Amino acid sequence: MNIHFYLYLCTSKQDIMAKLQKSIDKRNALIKATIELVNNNGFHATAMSKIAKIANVSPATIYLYFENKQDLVNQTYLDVKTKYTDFVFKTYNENISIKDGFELIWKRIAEFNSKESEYSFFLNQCNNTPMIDESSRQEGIKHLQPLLDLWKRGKADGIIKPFSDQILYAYSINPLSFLMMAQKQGHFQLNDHIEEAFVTAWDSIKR
Amino acid sequence: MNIHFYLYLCTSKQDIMAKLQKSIDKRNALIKATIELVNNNGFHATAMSKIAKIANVSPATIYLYFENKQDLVNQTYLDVKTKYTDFVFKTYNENISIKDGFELIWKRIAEFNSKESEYSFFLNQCNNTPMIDESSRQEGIKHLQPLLDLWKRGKADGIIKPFSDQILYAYSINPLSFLMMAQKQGHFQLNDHIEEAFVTAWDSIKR
DNA sequence: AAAAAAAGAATGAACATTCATTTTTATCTA
DNA sequence: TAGATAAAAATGAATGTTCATTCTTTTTTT
Repeated sequence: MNIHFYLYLCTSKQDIMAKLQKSIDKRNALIKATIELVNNNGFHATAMSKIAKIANVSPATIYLYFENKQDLVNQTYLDVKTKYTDFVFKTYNENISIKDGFELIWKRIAEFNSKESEYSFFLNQCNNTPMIDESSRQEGIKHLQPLLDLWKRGKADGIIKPFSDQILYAYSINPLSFLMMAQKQGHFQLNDHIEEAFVTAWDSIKR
Repeated sequence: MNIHFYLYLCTSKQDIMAKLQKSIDKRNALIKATIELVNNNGFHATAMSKIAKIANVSPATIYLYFENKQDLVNQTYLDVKTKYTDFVFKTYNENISIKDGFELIWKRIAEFNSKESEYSFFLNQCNNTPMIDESSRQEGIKHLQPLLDLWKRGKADGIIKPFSDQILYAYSINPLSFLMMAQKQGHFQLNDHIEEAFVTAWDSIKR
């Protein structure tokens, strides 16, 4: 019997909430452990037993929350991707000039890469390997819809180059992933060059 | 007794050459198989026995050529990286304007990505995961020295932005990796947009 | 007291690597 | 040059380990 059906059957509202929180905590601990281990060792060298140990849980318990290892990694990916998108667009609204809107979103992405580099690194790995099921990886950059809309507006106004979203993304957003990796390996400090990086991004896509 | 010492002891020059070729062929077959399997399944799901099967060799034979699995992958990485660098700078010489030199190199890289996408994809995976030993991955983008020299000249002449090589690379070269991945997943056709991609690259780094 | 959740130990498959043997190649002798 | 011999290369099967997953028992919750 799964956790949520079980919760439904409980009587006290407080109990339900406490229980739910506990199971959420456990799931989060598992996802956190997965990110940490996959980042450091890669998917292949990440054993379920190690994930369990770091999450302070028995290996068997993982299977109460996830179907199998693949499911655990897929769900971790989707979780992290959601965190990313939520963070990036939290401060955005459409009533703003093209350039300012782009700057706002770009800087949020940079901030996410910098502050949540564990998450960024994990996403990056997922996007560049066959670690994740194709179905979970979904359709490329669609999750950045507000940014794509902004670009559409920018193209219509003659402010942004009339090129495909793939190109605009490749040149203005994706470089942040590379810079983050370079930072992780100690070749670079993104924070010392944010403005330079932004100018370069804007120069690449502006008309 | 290793292959090369053995070869040294042989008498006929023809024999030596034939023998050497044969062992080179086998090594190449193993490396080719490794690339194919790692690209499709990732390092973790690539069994030595499968590599052996695809290379038409016994699993045990792999260990005549490589110390172990990690060594096989490291050597594969170094091999492919050398192919990449050789291809990219084959047509380059320094007596050329900054912009033309950049265009020449950039288009060679694009061509390599397009024609040798198996290699590119493999390199990309290696650069974004802990699959390769840190020592084999070496020092970032140092292998592109002629390009770094060109940029140095360009900065001195006020033609290229006076930013770090990491930034210039992130914006003008790395996007090609993303576009190649997008192409692999069917979101994009690089060949249909080469000129757009080049213009964007140049706009990003030119002063 | 009953039911669910969690645990640790057990299971079986997969895998990297090694071992014992066979096959191929090269060298030597008549 | 043919045939015998020795050495290396290649092999398929064996080994021991690791790991995902499951099973049975214990603990916790209601």
